[in-house]
Amino acid sequence: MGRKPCCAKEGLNRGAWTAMEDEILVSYINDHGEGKWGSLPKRAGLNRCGKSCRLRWLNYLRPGIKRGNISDDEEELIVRLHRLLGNRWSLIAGRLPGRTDNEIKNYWNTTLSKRNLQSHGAGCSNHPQAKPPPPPPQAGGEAHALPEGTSSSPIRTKALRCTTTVLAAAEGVHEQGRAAPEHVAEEDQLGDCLSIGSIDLDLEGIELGFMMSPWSGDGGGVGGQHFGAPGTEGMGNDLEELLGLGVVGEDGNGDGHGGLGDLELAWL
DNA sequence: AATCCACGCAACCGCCGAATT
DNA sequence: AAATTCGGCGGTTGCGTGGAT
Repeated sequence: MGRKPCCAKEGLNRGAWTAMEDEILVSYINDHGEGKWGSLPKRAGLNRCGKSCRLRWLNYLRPGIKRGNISDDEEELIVRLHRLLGNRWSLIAGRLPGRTDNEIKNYWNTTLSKRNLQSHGAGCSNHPQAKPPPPPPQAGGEAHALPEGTSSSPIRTKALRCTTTVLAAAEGVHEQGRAAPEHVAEEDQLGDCLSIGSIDLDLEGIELGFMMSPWSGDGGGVGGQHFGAPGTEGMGNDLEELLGLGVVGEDGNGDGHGGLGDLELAWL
């Protein structure tokens, strides 16, 4: 099981991609589909390492990628999910259609982590779990960002990537997702959470508690899939399913994505 | 106007687990 | 069952850009 040599190969192009390379990659993938990254460069005629091609595709060229302008809703969700999951960027990205793990990671590292450092007390802090300072880069691999002395731990799951091609509908969702700003202002006060139900999960030995609440009352019915209203069968789903709610396949979906906005997770 | 500095983003690196042989 | 390969993830680095001095 030695490390694979991967791309530390001489003679391969590195650094920024050219428009020509992008074009070659896109057209190759359009014709042959994703996958086989190791041999893709050769087959496509790219002088790049496979991983580099994959990264370029996933983070930049893939259809449906949204870039920049992270909305308030998205930001809010990132913060919440990060609190919940730690640095599971791919998992977080799975809940943000059109966003990539890399983008979210960058956004966190540049914007939110700083903001969180400053904002003790601002807005989100009356919760014990509020804002661990950005995860001290792990000691021990993936031990994630745990506010010490807490009883909670980021959930470890496998990432459910929403590789979805993003649907136009999602855009609207982001705009409308939060119909009531006031709600957001209060949302961290968990007591005020518009809870429509709560569940306890025991996932991989970790006991979790959630409260779920509709993100917005009406707001155009964001997303549409409110999993598990109390008493519905969705309630028993495990966390992956829960977080992957609405995760749909490549083609999927329409609006299957539960979307931002249709639920809110908060630590009990 | 020129230089310096801080920031944001794209890309790379290394590790890990899953799949395959 | 063990070895090898592949794909994916998270952390880190380096470059380009914009703002401040």
